[in-house]
Amino acid sequence: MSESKSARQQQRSVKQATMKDVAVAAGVGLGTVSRVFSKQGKVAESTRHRVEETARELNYHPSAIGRGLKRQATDNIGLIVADISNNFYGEFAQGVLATAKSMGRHVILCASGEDAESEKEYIDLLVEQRVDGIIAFPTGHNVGAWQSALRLGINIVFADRTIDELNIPSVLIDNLAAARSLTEYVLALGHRRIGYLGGPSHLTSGRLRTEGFRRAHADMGVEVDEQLVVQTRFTRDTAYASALRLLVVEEPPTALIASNNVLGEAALTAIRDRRLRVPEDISVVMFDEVPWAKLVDPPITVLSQPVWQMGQAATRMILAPDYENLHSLMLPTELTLRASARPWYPRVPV
Amino acid sequence: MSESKSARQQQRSVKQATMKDVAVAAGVGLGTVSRVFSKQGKVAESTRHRVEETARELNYHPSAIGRGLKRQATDNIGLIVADISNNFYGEFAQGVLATAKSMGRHVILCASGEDAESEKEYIDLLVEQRVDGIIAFPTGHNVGAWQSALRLGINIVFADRTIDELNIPSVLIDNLAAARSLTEYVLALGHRRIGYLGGPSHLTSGRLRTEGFRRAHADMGVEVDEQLVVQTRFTRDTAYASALRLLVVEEPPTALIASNNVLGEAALTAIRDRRLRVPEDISVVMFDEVPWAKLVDPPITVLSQPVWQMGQAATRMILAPDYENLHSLMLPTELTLRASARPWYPRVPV
DNA sequence: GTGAAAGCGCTAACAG
DNA sequence: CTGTTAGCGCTTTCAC
Repeated sequence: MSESKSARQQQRSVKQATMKDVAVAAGVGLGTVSRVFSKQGKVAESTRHRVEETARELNYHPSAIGRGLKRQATDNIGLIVADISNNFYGEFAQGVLATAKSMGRHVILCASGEDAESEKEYIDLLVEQRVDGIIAFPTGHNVGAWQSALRLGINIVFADRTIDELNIPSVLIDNLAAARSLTEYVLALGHRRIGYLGGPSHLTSGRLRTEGFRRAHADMGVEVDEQLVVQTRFTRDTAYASALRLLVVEEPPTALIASNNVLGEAALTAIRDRRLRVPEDISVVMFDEVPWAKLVDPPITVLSQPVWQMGQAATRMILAPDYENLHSLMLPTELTLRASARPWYPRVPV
Repeated sequence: MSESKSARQQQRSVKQATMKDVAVAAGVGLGTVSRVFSKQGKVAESTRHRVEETARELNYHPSAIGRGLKRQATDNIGLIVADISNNFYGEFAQGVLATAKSMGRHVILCASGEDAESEKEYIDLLVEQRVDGIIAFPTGHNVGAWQSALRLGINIVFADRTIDELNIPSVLIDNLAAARSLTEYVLALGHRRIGYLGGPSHLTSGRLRTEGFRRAHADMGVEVDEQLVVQTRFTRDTAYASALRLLVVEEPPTALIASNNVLGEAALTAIRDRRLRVPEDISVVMFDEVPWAKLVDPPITVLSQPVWQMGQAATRMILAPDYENLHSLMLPTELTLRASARPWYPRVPV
């Protein structure tokens, strides 16, 4: 114990061994040590052994900074999510981390909180860090910053949403179709007053999902009551307030569609606080499979996205040798039916 | 659109502007440009303006690699969690990210999956990256690697658990006391056969919580049935299997304590699959406040940890100027009573 | 198969 | 206040 304690307390005084130190100690040239550690070029087996042994004795670890400066590449990629405590981004990040690791890359994580200002700072930061690429859930702003990063030779891939003006390869789902089919399902159950909790319209995903909701109605010749369509930010408070507002209109909806898991959570909370029962009083469906969707009572019908795979795909795209020619990728979604939505029949006046 | 497309496709050919380029273009010395961007030393307002203007024109962004090499500091910290898709680590990471950002630091995220091998690789990787510090949820192995990192002058802080031999400052809760009070609560309700789903014993948190469970029993003179105590890894499958095993012993428990949220989720799933009702058939309490705890029916009584604050504290410790003299920090927990546990009275034989 | 040398982009003295 | 200079640790020719 006291031994390791001193290790901690001495640390400031310790000078790290450098490649040159190893070279001197092993009695070889600097280039040789480099060849051993970068695994490039031929080195005699005996020399290699001696170098590795010496390195171990000196507790030498090659410096990625030195290497990065020379190679002009860091093997780091940036990941900008909105909120890493949200399971959706967490799953995605797991996909990124696993893939990055298998390709020998590290991930610098940034949480923008959907804030444009914050996003801008993070972009600049990642540019300064000279990351090889950036995977982002863009806020929809900062077009200039993205372009500038691109010009600097940083590969960029967007996920979940994209920015139309930018022609940046993106990993998406078919948001319009997904929202449409989810809505169709609810309409098919007989519901005619469906509340819609949508995301902000500066996100392509928000816009397209709302559009899908409308299209499904139009296809079936059902009028959308604008009172029942709200677009809200993804914070718990505003989402809850929006959900509540939806529940207290004069003629309340008989079903609710939440366009992501934060909104779904808010919806269920509001519903419970209003002492409504699901699905007896109101049917509920939402985007995003989350651990709690099948844990609550009744389990929630969800439109799930292959989130981990999206992270994997985004990472592969960022690191693809032919990044310049990449196209956006659209991954399939799945409607998982559970017990939270049920048929609705018009009540016949007695 | 086509304009930005070409930006993407031209990128390989683009040469990034360097500080020297800016100096030449602005007609000043290299040192002056450096002073402008590192915000050190005096620069005439007019000169500064000219430099900044020139930099903008050249789309110049200072290189953190060059700076890092010279300064021998990267302003990066490493964060090793088990699984970032787990809300517990997600909240913690949010705390780290927010704090790191406010202190001008970046975070390299690693997910060990509780695997010692993987953890070792990540430690080495972060060492090579020359991070200023590492925050980790240690697996309990790799003692040598941690010591080596420490000797290299990297600040290390552990969270949630620690490694006793290492004397590394840690951000913890009082695991023993927390588990004891949670158990006491259940015992006080009258339960005498309490199932315990614990974490692996190579984690100090796992060991201490199990110990707290036992102490509470000892304090009240209640015998612990070893059949009801399982220690399991934190994967969904093994956790589920362990939970199920607990439910099918000859004389099943009347209450269940899950020592973290993964285990709690597994427990609830197993309980539901066995068609048991909470709390009528079995009471359930668990560690960790998670979004779904108050969403399920009935809402779950939890022992919550100040997770975000733990992330914040860990980050501050890593960056503390007096890191060498830091002690471990123990943060308070809270027992949030909800409806998932209820009194149990022995059934009188008829 | 190996050593020597140049230089990646930056900061930090040191002169002026 | 500003220009010049010497490396930080590494990779990569180029000779030998």
